[in-house]
Formats: sequence, C-alpha cells, structure tokens
Amino acid sequence: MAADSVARLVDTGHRLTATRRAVLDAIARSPRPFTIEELSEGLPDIGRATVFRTVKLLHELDIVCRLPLEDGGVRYQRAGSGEHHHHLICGGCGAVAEFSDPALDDAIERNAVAAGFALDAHSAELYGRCAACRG
Amino acid sequence: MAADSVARLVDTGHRLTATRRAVLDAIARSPRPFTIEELSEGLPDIGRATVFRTVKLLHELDIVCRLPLEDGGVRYQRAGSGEHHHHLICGGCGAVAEFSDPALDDAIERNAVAAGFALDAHSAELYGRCAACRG
DNA sequence: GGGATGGTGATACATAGTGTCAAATTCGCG
DNA sequence: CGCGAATTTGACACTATGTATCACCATCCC
Repeated sequence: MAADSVARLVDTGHRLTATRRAVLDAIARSPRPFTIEELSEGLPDIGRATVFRTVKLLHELDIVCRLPLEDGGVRYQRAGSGEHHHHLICGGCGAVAEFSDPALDDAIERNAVAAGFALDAHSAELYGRCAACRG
Repeated sequence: MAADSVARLVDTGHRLTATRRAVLDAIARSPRPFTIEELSEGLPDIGRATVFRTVKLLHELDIVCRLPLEDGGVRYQRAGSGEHHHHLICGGCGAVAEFSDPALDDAIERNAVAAGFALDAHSAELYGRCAACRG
C-alpha cells in the first residue's frame, strides 16, 4: 500500500526500518489529517521524538504534506500525489482537498518577478467549508 | 504615527491603554519583522502574556500581519495597509514585501468554487531572495 | 466618585518541535 | 551466516510559541 513511499525512502539513501514501516502504515490508515500527537498515541511502542523525526523525513520526501491551519495549528496528511499542489481545508469537518492550477502558480511567479524576487518556494492554503458542510 | 491604528482599536470597542500604546509604538519603531520574544524584550515593563494578547488583538484588527516562515517559525510585522495582501519573504535578509493581485485572488476563488468549497479565507506566502540579496 | 467592564501581570500550563547520547538495528560484504 | 560501519531509535531534557487562570488595576460612563 505504501510501496512507492518505501521505494522513495530507499532510493534517497534512507533505511527501511520496522519503525518507519509502522509509521507509514499508521499514516496510510489515517482517514483524516492528523497531528503528531495523535499519530504517536496510535504507536505506543515508538518514541515521540522518532515520530517527529520520521514525519519530518517523510515531509522532505513529499510523502506527507504539512497543513498549516487557520488558527495557527498544524496537521499532517499523506500526499495524494508527489506533485506540487495546494490545499483546500474545510473548517467544518477538517477534510482536505488537493488541487493544482498552473494559472495560480503563474500569478505567483509573476508577482515575484515584478518585485525583483527569485522565488524558491511558495505556499497557498484555502480555508472554507466543503460541499458537505454547507447546507 | 499610529493614529489610524488607535482609531481602529477604539472604533471596534477596545480600550486605548498606556500598555497598548507602548506596544503599538514598539511595533512602529521596528524596522524588520519581529518575534513576540523580541518585542517583549524591548518592553520590559510589560508582561509577556500581555504582549501576546495585544499582538493577537492587533492581528485580528489587521494592524499587524502574521508571517509564517518557510522553516515553520513565525514573525509579525505591522501591516502596510489594512487591505488584503500577500507576502514575499526574503530568506536572505528577512525583508518582507507586500503585494496584492486580483488575478491571484481570482485563481484562488475559482479553485474553491470548482471543488464546491465556500471560501472563508486564504493565505499565500512566497519565499525567495530579494533583489538586494541576489547577486 | 463609584461601579461595571475590560485589561494586565504572574504564573502555570499546553503544544510543537529539537538536541544529546548510549543502545539497538540495518545494510552490505565476505 | 556473521561482522563492522553507519544509521536509527528511545529516553529525556530542553526550547519556542502560545494559552488559561485569577487576583488586582485602569478606564469609561453615569
């Protein structure tokens, strides 16, 4: 189920340990965005620091996304694709939808150029209510 | 110098206290984005919790902006205008430029609609190097 | 001037994440 | 398989950012 995640780990020179497998499995099983604390509670045999380290590694490998919430909190979620994308975060149920849009990225790039900036990265988060939570 | 900030405080039913004046002045004097800790050090007679509360209030009134940094840290800055805008954050010198772009906001709104979301808010941060820090 | 309301400071606590280091595990090789 | 080097792990202490509580104080308005 996490076959390509495993491949990405190994291909980038990291070791595939039982601990990392367990963390990947727990993430794969999580139906909703999670906090490290929640993830850690579901993995009582794994140290909290290790869970932080592992999620950080998976984030660097684009296997999980970091979701900055409107209130300043943070959750994580496994990435649907390894591609660049943005998030729509529902304030009602916490659901997250991914999307990517070249027009949005173009607008961002254009503004950077206009200001004389060399762009390294950008983030865009959209906060609202999903279809199911309106009504 | 912070005349309209003061007006906005009072107009929204908050009190103008000596403490809040001191915090506003300290922010006005800050040439660069600041952390609460830095701001608090410059205001030794004001409790740390009060500095947090005051900046939070000023943020709600759009008098200061919250700047999520690329590394997960946070800084604050007084808002150049009360208008909706986005930030270009220089990873070299820490300078921040504001910009606003209806095309960007349109692209964001379009994606929300396409996903069936009712949009409440959004954020977009651009990370890179300013003109002075390239070269 | 006096009371209701709101603001402040101290402190303790909460949450998110990092640094250290000894012990354990994994990988690659023979 | 068995071994050694390198990586990973867990425990723990610690940092950073921010919030809750609560007694006391300031401000506003009559």
